[in-house]
Amino acid sequence: MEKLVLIDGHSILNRAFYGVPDLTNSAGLHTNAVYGFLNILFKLLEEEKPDYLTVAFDVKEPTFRHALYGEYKGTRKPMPQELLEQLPVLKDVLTAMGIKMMEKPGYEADDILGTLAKRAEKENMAVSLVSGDRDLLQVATDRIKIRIPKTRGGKTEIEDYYAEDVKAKYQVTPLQFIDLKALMGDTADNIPGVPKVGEKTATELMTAFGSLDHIYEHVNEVSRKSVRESLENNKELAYLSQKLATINVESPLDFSFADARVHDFYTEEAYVLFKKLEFKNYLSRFEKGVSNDEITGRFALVKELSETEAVFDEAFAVTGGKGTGQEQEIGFALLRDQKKPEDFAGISLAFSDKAYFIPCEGFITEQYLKDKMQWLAREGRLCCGNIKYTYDFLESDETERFFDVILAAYLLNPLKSDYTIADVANEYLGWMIPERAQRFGKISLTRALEENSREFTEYACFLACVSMEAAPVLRDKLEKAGMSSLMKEIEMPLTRVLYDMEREGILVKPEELKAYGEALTGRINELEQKIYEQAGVEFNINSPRQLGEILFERMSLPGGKKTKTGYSTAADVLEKLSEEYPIAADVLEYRGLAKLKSTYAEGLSAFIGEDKRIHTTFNQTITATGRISSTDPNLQNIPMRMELGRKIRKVFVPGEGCIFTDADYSQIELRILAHMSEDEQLIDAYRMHADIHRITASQVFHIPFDEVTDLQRRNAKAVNFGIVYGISSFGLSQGLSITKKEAAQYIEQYFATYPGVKRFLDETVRFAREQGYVSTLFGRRRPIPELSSNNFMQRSFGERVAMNSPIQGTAADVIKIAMIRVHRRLKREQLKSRLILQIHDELLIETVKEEADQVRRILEEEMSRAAELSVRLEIDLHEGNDWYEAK
DNA sequence: TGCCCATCT
DNA sequence: GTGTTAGATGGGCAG
Repeated sequence: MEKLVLIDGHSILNRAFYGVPDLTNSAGLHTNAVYGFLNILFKLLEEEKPDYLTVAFDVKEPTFRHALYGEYKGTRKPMPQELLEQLPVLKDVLTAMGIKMMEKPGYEADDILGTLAKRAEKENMAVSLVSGDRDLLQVATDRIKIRIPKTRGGKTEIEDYYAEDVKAKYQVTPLQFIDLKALMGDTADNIPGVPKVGEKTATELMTAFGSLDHIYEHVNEVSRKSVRESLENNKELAYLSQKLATINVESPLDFSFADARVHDFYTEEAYVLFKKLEFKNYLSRFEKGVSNDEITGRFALVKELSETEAVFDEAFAVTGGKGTGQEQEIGFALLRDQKKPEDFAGISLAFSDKAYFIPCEGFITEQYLKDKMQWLAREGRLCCGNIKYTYDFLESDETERFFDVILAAYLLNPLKSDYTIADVANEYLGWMIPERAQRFGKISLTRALEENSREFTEYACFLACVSMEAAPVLRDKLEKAGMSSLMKEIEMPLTRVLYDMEREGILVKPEELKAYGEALTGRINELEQKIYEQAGVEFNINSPRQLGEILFERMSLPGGKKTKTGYSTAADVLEKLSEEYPIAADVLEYRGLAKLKSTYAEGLSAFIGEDKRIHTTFNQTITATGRISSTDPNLQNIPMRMELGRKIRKVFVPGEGCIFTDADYSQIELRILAHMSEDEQLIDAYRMHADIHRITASQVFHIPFDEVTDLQRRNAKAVNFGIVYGISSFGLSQGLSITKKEAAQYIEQYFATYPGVKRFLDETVRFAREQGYVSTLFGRRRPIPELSSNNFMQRSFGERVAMNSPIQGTAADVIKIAMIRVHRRLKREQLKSRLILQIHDELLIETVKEEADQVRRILEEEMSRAAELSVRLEIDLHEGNDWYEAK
């Protein structure tokens, strides 16, 4: 059966614009939406292999819908300038590729798409209609599939709807979907007064009555009074809305399928245009002869033990034999679910232009595969994605011969929200390969293998093959960006440290955590009653919206609006009201306690393992600046500031015969600022070896050191922090409750005192504007696309980011180095004490009591020597029998 | 899902 | 004159 793919041009461009981070070519042209559009287009071509392809666009002229309703503004939202300018670019690209486009005055893209879909169906074709808009669901049949892509952080997933899927999800047929939309009024939401029943009510009405006509015929039977009245009052509008929502599937179009036939889109003309747009990742598509078929032709499924042995022997031969200088790098992948390790299907290996998938079954047991991999890992060069999750398999504690392609991709672009092998294949090799979920859906790996071993083999081999092929490309790019040693010396060794930390975990006392939670409940209930009393009504205190209405409308407290969705009930607002209105203070206390109970008492309990320990996950590829993050649970935000919250730390305890040793860097970011800016005053201040905030106060406010008041010190401290974050005078004034003018003066005086700091910050922003990125002392880069934005807010944000990232990022580099060194020392000196947590500038060690002196010395030495700066890196050390004591 | 609010460095 | 302090995670609500 022939297949037609139809694309809703505007809506997909729109989706792509919001889904892909800002991109600009050297000519200053925004290109992210076009880039994202092409990403979706290529994916569709690969997946669908259509015979015909057409992209439809809206036109500016009024449509028949405007004739129905004068005020009709179209179903599209207005586009921002950055998007608008990309529309002609997209059309140029499609023209260059020879892709059929359709538009017709008087009709919207939806009408064109609907009409073509129906025509194709009559010609016995299968149709895929791709749009970001759910309006098109009304044309779904068992042969017309509506595809709705979702692009997030460069990754695309597509929801598919045949008629039955529409029914399954919305409980209405595609045609009833029109009436559903009419009831909800969102097709014509610029018409005032359309009956706005919610989706739930609309669905109920539709399932009960079947159509808009039936609803009105039996409107008396609608039980809820408010709904009935709304329907009665807005009958005409509902019908108008229905007409507007109906897609004209019989639009008079001059269209011939022959013009839309799929051909080779990789034309010379398109190549030139792609170069101009700087779509480097797409250029490889124009190199003829590299198709997935050629790659997959070299993939093999290996099931026999003898074959398996041969594959491993050959692998060992090409990668082992230390010192020849000819060792090949072997790509590998564990076909194992990261969250459910029992879902293990086998491993894949790629070397010498070939790739093999070895399923785990029969004689080939998990242990067998482990042994073989460990044999390879002892001498061989291995590369893969997310290597941290393979260390239980490899059991090798050296990382020099290993290479993690996902980690490399993160260093090359730390702004993406997630990284997959498919992304790496796409971005660095120009290969389009489907993600796991696209191939197999949400079933387990072992089940996917059972169901389709051929497809699974291809998937598995691709993982290994992409790693093998991409590793040299990534290495080369890292080298060119000056990040080779960052990768080799810091990030790769750290993977092993993090693995050990996760595996060790931290011991908690479950009963005490439970008791802590229960102790909160009493006070929470008490506050709840008190708040209800004062409000004179019971409501959901956890709902900012309800709370806002109660406080500012019902009780008419002063302080009015702030957020988009209603009144702000944020802590700073409530604090101002606390003095005069006790309810505000009570809400604040309630909120704090509710947080402790839900996130910490209950949240943490859920993560306590059978070993009574919590094993967090440290993520190395999340933050834009190079920090690591902690999830499931987050152990980097355990309360500290407030005494009650801080007590939670008492439930975190060292194991039998151990104590905690906690070491944190003293003002590491300010010290890094001193070093990077080379400001002599600031460097001298640190050489004075005294309270830095007090010195700052003394120098900035021209007061003798001994006469600095606490308030002055506090102000100086706020300025110090502010400088690191790129604060404005407004921000500082808010933080210190002073006027904007005074705050501006502080900042001015600060820069006068430390002119080197000002010079450094200005220079960093200038560099970032020119180069598009900033770097840390160790070469880590952060791109800052916001700096070229036309939007003032975005640009200002970019400037603050430019000032902060080198500092925060360097601090992240330094503690990573310290972690690697501490970890290595503990191992080298054969200590049983273990590094278990990192909290940005702090390391926590579970210390065997007898080793306490040694551990203190190791922390002190390795942390302070982690970087050679022009100021000392000082460490604060604490010991204790729980985390509370050790801070 | 996006928003608001809490927590940390 | 814009809106106004960097980087995170998680719970709970509302549409």
